[in-house]
Amino acid sequence: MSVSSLVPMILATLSQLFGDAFEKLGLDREAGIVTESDRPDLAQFQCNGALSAAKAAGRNPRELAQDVIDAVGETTMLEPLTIAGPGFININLTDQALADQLNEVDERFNASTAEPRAVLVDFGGPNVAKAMHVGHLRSTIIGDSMQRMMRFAGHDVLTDIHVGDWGTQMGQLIIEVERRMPELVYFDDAYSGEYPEESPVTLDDLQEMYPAVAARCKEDAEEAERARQATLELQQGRPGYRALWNHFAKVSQVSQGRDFEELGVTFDLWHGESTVHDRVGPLIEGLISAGVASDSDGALVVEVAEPGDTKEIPPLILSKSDGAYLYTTTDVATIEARVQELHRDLILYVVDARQALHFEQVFRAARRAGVAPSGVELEHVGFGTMNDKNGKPFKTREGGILKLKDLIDMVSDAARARLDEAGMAADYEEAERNDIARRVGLAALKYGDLSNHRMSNYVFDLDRFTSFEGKTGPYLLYGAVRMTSILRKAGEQGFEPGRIVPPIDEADRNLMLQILRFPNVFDRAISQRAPNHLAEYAFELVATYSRFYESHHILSEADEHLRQSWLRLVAMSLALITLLLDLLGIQIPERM
RNA sequence: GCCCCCGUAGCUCAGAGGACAGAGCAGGAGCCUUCUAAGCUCUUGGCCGGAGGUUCGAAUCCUUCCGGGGGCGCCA
Repeated sequence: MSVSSLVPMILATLSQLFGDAFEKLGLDREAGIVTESDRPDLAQFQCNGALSAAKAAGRNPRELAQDVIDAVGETTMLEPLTIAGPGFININLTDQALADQLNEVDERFNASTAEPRAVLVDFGGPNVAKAMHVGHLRSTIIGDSMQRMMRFAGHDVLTDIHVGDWGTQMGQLIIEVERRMPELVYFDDAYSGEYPEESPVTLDDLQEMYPAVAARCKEDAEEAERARQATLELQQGRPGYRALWNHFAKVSQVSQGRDFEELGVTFDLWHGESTVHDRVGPLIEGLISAGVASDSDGALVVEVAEPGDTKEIPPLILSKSDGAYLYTTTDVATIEARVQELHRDLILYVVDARQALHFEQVFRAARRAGVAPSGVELEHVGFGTMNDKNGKPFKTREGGILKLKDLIDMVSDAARARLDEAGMAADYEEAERNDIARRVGLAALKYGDLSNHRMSNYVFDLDRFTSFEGKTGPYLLYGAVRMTSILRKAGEQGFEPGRIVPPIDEADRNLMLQILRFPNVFDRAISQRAPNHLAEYAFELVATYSRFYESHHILSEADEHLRQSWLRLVAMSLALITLLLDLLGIQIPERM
């Protein structure tokens, strides 16, 4: 996927220029690809094509590089080209060309793709009866960043939270409620009236019940059998169970909705496994008659192994020997719904990497079943786990699972403490101070996660996350706030941003070059489904800006054109960091 | 047993087949009478897990071994 952007893609322009030169020499124009320099001390950009082309043409690479330079010819855009090492061509823009490029930049940094697709991002995935905990954090913030990137790229995007609400644990909860409160009307087969509107259990009740009943089912075959039976009856529509299950879903959604709101994450669809229940029967019927699904030890399975497999792929179980469905079943049916009803052609699953095999099976089954035609892409965007300092999945000091809400409170409190201790924002209203603390805390949390490559298992160290120094979310907010502040003060003095003039020194030039990198970074981030590239770039942008800020006193600059130019650079930097942080789901306060 | 992911500075992590492998933290030395010091400058620190291979060129691709994590039919 390539980005067509209103930001002039300097690399595309240069690659065109060098591609033409290679072509003129009768060589592959692909060799003309220009990249950012690996050696910023030597050049801004480089072209390595002479090396590979020389090999293919049986020529000396440095001589060929010289031919390419001659073929490019003189241009006002470039400083004289030089050859380095074995045959690298080093490229620098003239300062005038650099300023010209910046003056072409649209501050919305539009990156709309030429080929919009109908995308669905499946992430979040909370389970009924469980409060959101740290385990949901990664799916939520990586998924949210994915949806923001996809939307920014101009795709038609829908998001679905895909709640885990239809599996075995539902039956377990039902039997646990029955065991404790057998008198409830939900368990009375003879009852035929309306069920109460008020839930007999709270989310806290369910949270406490679930581990208890799950443990019992593990040890006691009879209990497990009862839970299986309850799950089956729920799925088959027993009215009392359905009514009780609705309560479970509702109390869970209220709590989880608050957590997502707190994180600033929204979904277009709040669907779940149960949403596609009515599809499952017909789907299975169709698969049986088509010969895709078959019996295996009483269970209904789809064989998904393929001849070229390097590993053993077990068949996908569509329904258990007792007739109950699994999440595999609803996953296949959900693909069908997303294709047939929502007309999606790219479906991303932002789910724990440990489910890779599951998705491999589901995707293959969906292909075999004809549920996902060849034009529909299915992709598992996996991620690693968040561990503690000892490399174990993150737990509280007491060994329990840390609730997401408590985690957010911890980082917000730390930010608030930092605010107080540093004497910052001392004269702001209490409400604003709290808002700042919340944003700083969330920025620390989200940036700390998104700056890691999604596949790595990373260590969550609260002390490190709340130190707020160096490469952290708060550093980025701080940089942005200083940009806002300087623009505000400029406005008060009647100073306005103007046209960019050629840079006067390295700090100036580096900031300009940094801004021009955006389209390439975005392209890489979205095509690799890797928000960490944006996170890294956001840090580099602010760091480059900070050096610029330290070395130029903008508001006291006497040269009006230079001052206007610098103010424009500040405004562009602010627009860009705001965009980058928005793509990461991070909000910037007005001041801090 | 088979398969997947990960081994990069003391710590936490980036890294796009290319030039001397980067950042943050921690350690050391500095910078606030001017636009927010949650900042900036300088500095110490590496056989990119080991060994082979492909390539003009490998942290990156291939093979193999070692270490860590994970997954493998009726849980999600």
